[in-house]
Amino acid sequence: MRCLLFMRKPKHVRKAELKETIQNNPFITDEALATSFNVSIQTIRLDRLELGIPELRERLKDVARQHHDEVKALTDEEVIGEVIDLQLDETAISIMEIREEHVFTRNGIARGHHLFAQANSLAVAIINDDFVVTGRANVRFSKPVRATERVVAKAKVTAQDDKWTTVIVESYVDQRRVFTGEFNMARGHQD
Amino acid sequence: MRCLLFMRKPKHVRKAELKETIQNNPFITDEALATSFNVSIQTIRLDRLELGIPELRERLKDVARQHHDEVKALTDEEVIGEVIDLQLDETAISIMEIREEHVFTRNGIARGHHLFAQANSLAVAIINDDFVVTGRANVRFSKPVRATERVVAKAKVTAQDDKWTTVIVESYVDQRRVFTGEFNMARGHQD
DNA sequence: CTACTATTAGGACCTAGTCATAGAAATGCG
DNA sequence: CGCATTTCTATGACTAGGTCCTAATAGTAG
Repeated sequence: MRCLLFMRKPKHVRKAELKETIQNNPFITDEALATSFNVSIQTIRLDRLELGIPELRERLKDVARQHHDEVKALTDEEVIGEVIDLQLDETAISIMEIREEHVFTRNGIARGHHLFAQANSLAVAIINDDFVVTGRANVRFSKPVRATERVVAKAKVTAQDDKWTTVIVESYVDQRRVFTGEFNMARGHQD
Repeated sequence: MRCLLFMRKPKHVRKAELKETIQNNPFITDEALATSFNVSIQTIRLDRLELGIPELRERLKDVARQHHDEVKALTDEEVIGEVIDLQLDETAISIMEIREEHVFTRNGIARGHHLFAQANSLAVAIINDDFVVTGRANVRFSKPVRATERVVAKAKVTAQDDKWTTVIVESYVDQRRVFTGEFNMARGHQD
């Protein structure tokens, strides 16, 4: 019978925990893992080998690379969502996929400002002018949206004078309307 | 007189370029830098020393750490901005600093949805209920906000019945109002 | 010529690993 | 119980991408 007091976890348990530990702390060295799991460094290395987990430096490189790409993606992103159709000063359509980070952890429903962001940036994009800012917006969230759903936003210019453009944006998930917004956009310079 | 053809750049020029090169490509090794600047590895190391630039691995660690923190901040962030005062179902105040990534690169003005996000999430936070989603919102962006400015959002509950709560949010930069919004928030379950 | 800066070279050491080999300990099973 | 098999540990040789320190050389200015 095995010693109950100092009994080690069986291999597959350790490996599962190892994987998790490294996942939410990629900065940990084999040495630290060895002491924390109370096995030798070599054991940790064998485990990593079997699990296909790269060494600390490679992990850091990966995280850093990700960061680099993401930062670029975020700052380049003048429009939230992917624009799939655009007729300047007429109509525009964009698609945004709702992911885990967009929803409230408590109820799994997308935070309103993400739908707003998609609609607002589409309203900016549709306008054929270098200087555009949102002046007013009147929005309605008619149905909750959940993770993994794809939101299709359709924008239409409904009115225009020398300083203001009115854009109506309606967003759908599977033909069901989830969001409606009227945006009054200011064009040309200064406030 | 110095050789005009294979003349090297003077030290201070190389150092300036080195700094820039490393900044927008932290993944480069001293060796690669040495060949690209056509000097020895040791020279690069001396330069880094003088410029206080850490070695490749430390740079990667820094970038990875940043990333890690940011991701945590984003996913933990149930409220956009920092809540500095909160009386449930009464008033709340949050502060958000506008950074480069919040503004349009073309005109340096903050994208509307960031101000909306701050106000909207404050409207959610102020309500003393587990289930809250935004139903309607009527917002106005009265003055453009620019990078480095700190936006103070003040929320106030103005009406409440068994299903709906109305929250008025007004945001200021240095006492100047930049945003006003009326949010109709739905409480309790289901749509 | 000398003083000085800039550059290069070399060696010892470091970390956090790699890979391969060998031996020890624990466990399963007839 | 003994023996096989799995699992773990130990050891040594090697790597990248550095650190730190010392020393030599090249070029330039006074």
